[in-house]
Amino acid sequence: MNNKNSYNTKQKKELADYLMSVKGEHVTVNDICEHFKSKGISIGMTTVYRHLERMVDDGLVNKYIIDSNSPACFEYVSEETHQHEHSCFHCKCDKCGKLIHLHCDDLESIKTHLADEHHFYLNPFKTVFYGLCEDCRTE
Amino acid sequence: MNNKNSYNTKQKKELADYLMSVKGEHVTVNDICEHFKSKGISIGMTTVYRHLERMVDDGLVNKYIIDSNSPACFEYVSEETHQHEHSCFHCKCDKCGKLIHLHCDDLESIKTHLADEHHFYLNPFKTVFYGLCEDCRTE
DNA sequence: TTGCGTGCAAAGGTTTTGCATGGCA
DNA sequence: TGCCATGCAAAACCTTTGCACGCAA
Repeated sequence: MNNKNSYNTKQKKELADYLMSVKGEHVTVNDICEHFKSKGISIGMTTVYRHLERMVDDGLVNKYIIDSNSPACFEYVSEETHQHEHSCFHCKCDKCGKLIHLHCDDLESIKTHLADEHHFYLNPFKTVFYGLCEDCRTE
Repeated sequence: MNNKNSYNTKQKKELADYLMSVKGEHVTVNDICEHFKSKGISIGMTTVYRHLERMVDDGLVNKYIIDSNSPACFEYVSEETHQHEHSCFHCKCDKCGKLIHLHCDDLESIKTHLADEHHFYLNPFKTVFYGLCEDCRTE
């Protein structure tokens, strides 16, 4: 998985800088390419995919799969995040499609509960809570 | 989401029968089409997608996303599952595909927590926890 | 010089859409 | 009769691959 060979290229640095600058946000490959295009920096889509794949393997970036037919979301994982081992949970509204990102200690305890009581080891990157958001529910 | 208009067509019945006959298994759209082809029954892929979408909306079928670049899996949700007073939670193993059904009061409190603290109203029938089961994890 | 990095174009695969036809009620 | 269902072909979409060239070390 982990690739030891690594050159320091302009593209690699630009991508890392950008991901760090939007720490806490989720971005798609398209978001990333649009950003660079608007800044006049030229980085090919293929390169973005390849760097992201490596960064995910190395644990520097989280990859979230919200829906099988939406693009994957990526998020830079800061050192602190690594230390706290907090991951982001997602709630998706069935009706309006809104996606809500949660960083929550109580939810974090689900992971522990599932592991301790049910011997299931939750992967928050692929898990999405489906239901209704406040707006759609009160309708 | 829920579509009131619904005709009883041959395709609809065949698909429902097939999904019920493989209860407990997860199948892809391709699996379904292959099955019908081998039985000499003609049902278009488009029709399968459209029926599945409706059944997922209606809570009759669960849709699973194992990986962003693999086809989605579908599984019939039995009546009994729906009839339980306590919501049934589903855990799906990323590796072996095993589906675990949980009835758990502690998990029930997630619903309350999400509603009270995050104003999100969880639908446990559509929500699937992804991760690793005991067997695959200890490997 | 060596070998990875880059990026265009093309391929691959899944899912959706347009549209004319068929079938239920 | 009125509307929904069907299914083919084509489009849309995301992601990966092939390949020639560029660039870091």
